[in-house]
Amino acid sequence: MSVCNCKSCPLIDNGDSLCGRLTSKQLQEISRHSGTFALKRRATLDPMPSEEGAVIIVIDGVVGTQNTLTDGRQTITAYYTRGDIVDLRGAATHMHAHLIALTRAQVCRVETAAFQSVLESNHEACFALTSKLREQISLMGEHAADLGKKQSIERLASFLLECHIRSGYNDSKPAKIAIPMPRISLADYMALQPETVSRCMRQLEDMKLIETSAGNLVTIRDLVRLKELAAGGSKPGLNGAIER
Amino acid sequence: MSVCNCKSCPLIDNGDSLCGRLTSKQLQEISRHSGTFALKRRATLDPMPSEEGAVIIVIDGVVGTQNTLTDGRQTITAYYTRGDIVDLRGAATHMHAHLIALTRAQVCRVETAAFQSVLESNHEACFALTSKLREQISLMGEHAADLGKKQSIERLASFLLECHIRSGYNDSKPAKIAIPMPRISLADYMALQPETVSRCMRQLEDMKLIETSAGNLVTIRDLVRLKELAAGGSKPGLNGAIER
DNA sequence: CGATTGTTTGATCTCTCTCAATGGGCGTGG
DNA sequence: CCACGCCCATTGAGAGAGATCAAACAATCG
Repeated sequence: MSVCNCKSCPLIDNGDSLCGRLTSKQLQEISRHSGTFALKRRATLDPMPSEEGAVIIVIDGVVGTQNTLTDGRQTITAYYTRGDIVDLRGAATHMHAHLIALTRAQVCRVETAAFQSVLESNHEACFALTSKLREQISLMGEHAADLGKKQSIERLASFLLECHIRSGYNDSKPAKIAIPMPRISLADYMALQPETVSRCMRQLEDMKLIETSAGNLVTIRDLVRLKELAAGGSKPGLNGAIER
Repeated sequence: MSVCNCKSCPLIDNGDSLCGRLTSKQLQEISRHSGTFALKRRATLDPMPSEEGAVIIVIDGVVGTQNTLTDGRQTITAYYTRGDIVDLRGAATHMHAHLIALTRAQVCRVETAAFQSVLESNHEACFALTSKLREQISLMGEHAADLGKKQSIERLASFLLECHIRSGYNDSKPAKIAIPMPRISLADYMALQPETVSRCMRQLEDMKLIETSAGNLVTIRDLVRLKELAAGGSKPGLNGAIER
């Protein structure tokens, strides 16, 4: 961990983000009560400087919240990328999840009290936060729907669409997206086994919906059919699935 | 739908809640831009008076957000009870879920603009909201963990614990909780089939962890073992499960 | 009181997990 | 810079948990 120097943080350039809305004075205040962490993949971050939790802001890379069962089964319940805010104020108590880096990552941890005091004096920042939180709730709702009654291939289709949206794409043109985490974490996020992810990815390729290339890159070839599949439309079968 | 009269709303008595922190003048303002709805079970509520969504506050009963796949499979991604706030401002666009009453319910719908303007003039209310939102994120995280890699009986154990907490219990004494929704909705919430819910409920009874009684009431007989089970501890087997 | 909706039990099927083994890629350390 | 080792990805064969189907019963609502 090193002391934050917010003024040189890449996030403050974005006027839409929370950090981008802070005054120079507030940035100074935050700087004094925060620190950046460089995390290697699989490294965990203790979000509690004291007992009341903290606020984590992702500067670079991808981090996730992970739950582990007693026999080792693991689930990643959410993932966060550049600019995302993980508000863990007060979450210290009965939280079963912990933060883990899904790729090499860099995060900023802000103490609860300092964060709170900035919010109190800055309406804009407060609204930016609630907006972020609403966005997260919406994403988590979609994710719960994915984990719910969808089959593995539908789930994967949904995941690709989630990536598509979170990458900032909107149109229907072929888009190249980067899977933000390795297969094994993707499996934990989608509540599948890595083997199943691999098989379904291949199926999606065979169905001509996507095209994979090196470096975790995936090209979406048919966004419409991918959406149909994610919505439960055409069932798994590759060529002429048998409907009852 | 009928026009709101916030002054007579049962929610404003609770000083911790958002509504309870509003000034008399703000309550008047809200009253003019909100309405209450009485919903029968399974009735859906269109959260959009216009295009920019709205804020829904649950006055009584239980409502949930439901996603339906093209072939009829259904998932309930979250449920809300008295005092809970469903902030759907701006969610109108690409939201696949819709609101549905899981029991007979009464809700209040506040227009986006009015809600926003009150937040701008009332810090306390704004913080109450973010606190609620954080709580929801935390709950949804736990729920995602439940849907993830847990087996059906572990999932049900988790659900009972969620009810336990959301009912306001804290101690380890035998507690009687009310399942807030019918089995069929519970199945949709836990991503199981009603048949499976029924079978697992019986198993939990056979294991002496719970006791069911009429009217959706469940008594938790052994909170500790229930927690162990929910955390993946003792595997499904009733008497001496075989671990590898 | 009838009709619809919800709950429970039993038998069978299937999708996904599990287990096992191989190959590739990346980072680490010499 | 290269070689080693670890982690990750992929493929195949087999097993099991939960879904599905079917049917009877209970409860709720109008």
